[in-house]
Amino acid sequence: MISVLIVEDEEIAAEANRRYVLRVPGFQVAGSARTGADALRILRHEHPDLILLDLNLPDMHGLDLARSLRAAGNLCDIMAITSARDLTMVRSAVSLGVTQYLLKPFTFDALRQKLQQYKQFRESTAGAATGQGEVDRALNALRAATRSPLPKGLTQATLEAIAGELGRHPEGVSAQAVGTLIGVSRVTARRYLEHLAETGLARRVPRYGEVGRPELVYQPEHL
Amino acid sequence: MISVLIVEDEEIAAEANRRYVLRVPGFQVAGSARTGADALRILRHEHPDLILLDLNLPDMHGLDLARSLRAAGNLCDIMAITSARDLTMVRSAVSLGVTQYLLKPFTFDALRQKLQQYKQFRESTAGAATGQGEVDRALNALRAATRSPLPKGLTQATLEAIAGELGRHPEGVSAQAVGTLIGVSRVTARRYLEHLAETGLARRVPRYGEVGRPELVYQPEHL
DNA sequence: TTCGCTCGTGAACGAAATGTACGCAATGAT
DNA sequence: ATCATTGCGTACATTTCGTTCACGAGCGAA
Repeated sequence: MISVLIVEDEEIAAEANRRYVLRVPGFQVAGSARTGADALRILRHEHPDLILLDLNLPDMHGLDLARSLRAAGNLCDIMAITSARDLTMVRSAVSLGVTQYLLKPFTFDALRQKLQQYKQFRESTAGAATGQGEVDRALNALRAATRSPLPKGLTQATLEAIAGELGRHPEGVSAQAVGTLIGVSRVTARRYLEHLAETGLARRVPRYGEVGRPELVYQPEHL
Repeated sequence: MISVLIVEDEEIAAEANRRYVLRVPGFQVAGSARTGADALRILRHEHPDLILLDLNLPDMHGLDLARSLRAAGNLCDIMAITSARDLTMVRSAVSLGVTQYLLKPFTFDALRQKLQQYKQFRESTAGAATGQGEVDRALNALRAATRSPLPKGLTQATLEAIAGELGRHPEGVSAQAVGTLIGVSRVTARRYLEHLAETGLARRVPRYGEVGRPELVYQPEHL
């Protein structure tokens, strides 16, 4: 479980954030602070994995809180929440190690996506890297998957069919098998399965056969 | 022009980095430091946009230098350079606002790509955002997908499986044993183990038996 | 209707990743 | 030296992947 500290001055927003976080599987709420001083006090004895930090606090700016933490050697991850549209603020935040940046007002889906990206980032930084590629992939986990429109060449109906079939095979299925089951070609099935893998909803795992090139099976990723 | 401070203890590497940076359009070199203390002294009167920071410094760790900077309110951007394959180090670096992470040894193309990504990030954080989409786009510039050029005939997934199994046997394993444990043939295991040996992540050591040709065991190489 | 355009699909074709098989290399024993 | 033994290294057969390109459906304009 990833424990989250919520720092938000408005009572109603704080409660909403708390409920939101609890709705995402794998996350729990470690505590809640109303001011920067409050947060610092809590962090003296609590050690959450992530801080959901509203930058607009009554006693100090959120980034000042972040700097205090870094100066004290606290490397806790931070997700910034603000209504400020200033992009130079984003740069300052990145410098202080803010991993995610969310603009108010946001929907539950937006927060969930950011939390899931963060979770994937944590999981991908578990072991050791064999090369630059793995480092890049770990950092890319934090990348925002612009989920807005479907990529060219893909249909919502086909996507739902493929995703539905994928969900029926927790142990994994090959593109060939999905295609046959749905009634489309392997090529088409592969296109949609690749899309699902891109957006983190499927995992690609090679399955080694008796002989020949291994088969690539897709496993549904329940986040 | 984006000015870059180079922090690297080895004279030859520092000079190479300097030449590399100068070859990328839009970048200039603000100075060069051999130690962490040296860098801190330079940064008292110089204000570069970016620090090319070797994490392995003689007097302190590169990330300690980063923390000192953040504690002092210096939000200068940092690109980390290291030969350590430890992915938890990547997480610490991200927490301290390291925007790019480059593994040694790297080619000019690799550094150029990272510098250009950084430049694009700066340019995309110039004005104000109209929505979450623009914030995501700006952050994505830093983490743009990079193809990891694995040699032909090798797969990322299999490589990770083999490398993972290798790490579980500090005393060394034969290709035959790794293959059996992973579920691939000895030949395939050998291909990947040889690749790991080529890239310096494994060592090849013969193990002499009672009789017959000695067995070749691979030991994980921790840098 | 007919033309022209776009978009989703699938057949076909190299290319890629793996296993099998076999010759040969490296060691100990005689 | 020569032989027995064991495992390495490589050619090639095998299977699947990934990409390219043509086809047909749908839609808007003339």
